[in-house]
Amino acid sequence: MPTLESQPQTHSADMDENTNTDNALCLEHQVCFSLYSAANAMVRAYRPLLDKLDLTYPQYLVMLVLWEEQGISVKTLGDKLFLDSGTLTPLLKRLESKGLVRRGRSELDERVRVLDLTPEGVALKSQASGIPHLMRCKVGGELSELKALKQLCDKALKQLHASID
Amino acid sequence: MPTLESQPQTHSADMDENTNTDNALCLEHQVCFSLYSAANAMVRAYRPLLDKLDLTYPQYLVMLVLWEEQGISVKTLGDKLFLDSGTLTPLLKRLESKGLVRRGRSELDERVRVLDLTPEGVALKSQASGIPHLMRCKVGGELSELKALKQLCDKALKQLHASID
DNA sequence: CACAATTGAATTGCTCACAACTTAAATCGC
DNA sequence: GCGATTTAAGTTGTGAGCAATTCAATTGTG
Repeated sequence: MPTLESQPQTHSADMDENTNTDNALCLEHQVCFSLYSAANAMVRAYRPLLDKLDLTYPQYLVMLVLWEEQGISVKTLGDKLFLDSGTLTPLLKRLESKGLVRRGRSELDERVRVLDLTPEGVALKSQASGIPHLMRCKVGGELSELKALKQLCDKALKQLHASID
Repeated sequence: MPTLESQPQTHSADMDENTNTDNALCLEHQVCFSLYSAANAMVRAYRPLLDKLDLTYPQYLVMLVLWEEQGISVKTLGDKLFLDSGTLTPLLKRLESKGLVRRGRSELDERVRVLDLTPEGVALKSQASGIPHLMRCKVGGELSELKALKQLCDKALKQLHASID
């Protein structure tokens, strides 16, 4: 598998430039575009369900993490969700202003925010319990297909993280 | 060390509730989250390549469509990209201000914008010709896997569009 | 023909994503 | 110990996405 530094040769080797370039471009474009469109559609499909909880999809992701484990830092949360403080800080402030999250400070390290749920934040979990099933219905498809989709997305994500340049 | 990124079945959100609901929730959540994270990572991976063309990924998508077919309306473009005028109008204005796109008016229907490329917009295509190969290297994986990923994304997208409620 | 309904774009307002930068606190090297 | 470096979080600015709304042009219906 050629890596980035060895790319121009293979490409110019097979002439009839238009056809090959266009085919490669086309397939590639369609994979990324399909991913992009499906992700947008997924977030859109969550909206009517999450509106009832007054949450956005990224906010819902944060709540999922905090329903599992409280007392984590913004950094840890960001590592789990692949989001940075520039995204999370304002999002967490919104969750705080809704009364769902507390943004404390670590006593061992004054830089660190310690994230906890309020009783209201904890209580919201039961209201969210029906969402996965509703989304499962919306997405449809066989379980095996969803597993395959997840696995392929995870593999692509891992590969994209590995090729940071 | 539980993380959201790479958990198969063993890691359920919480074991204190109904097992079926949690498993369903967990799997479902992870599919959507994987999709969301992979799409974000994909856009991020495009950035250094597209920076050279002074394009964002959504702008690149618009250019791909216009490199194929000019003279289309905002509506037609939106149907192809699954984006609405609220997203496309400001984006197209940015492409226009960069001198890549012309936003004319249809003479048959004064409501309709007719989108065309400037010579600079057309010329940019050759500069973009290497991008698909570079992205192909970044994403990695077998061709069959990418085809499967695309097919599963397309199926999910179609299903999500079908279940508009 | 008139006028109600529909349609294509644009606008407004809100919330991500993220690069680039800043600030303050902790840690490292010597 | 102490300056240099690293790290955690926050800030700023730009560009999506999209719901809701507006407006004008077109179409449909009587």
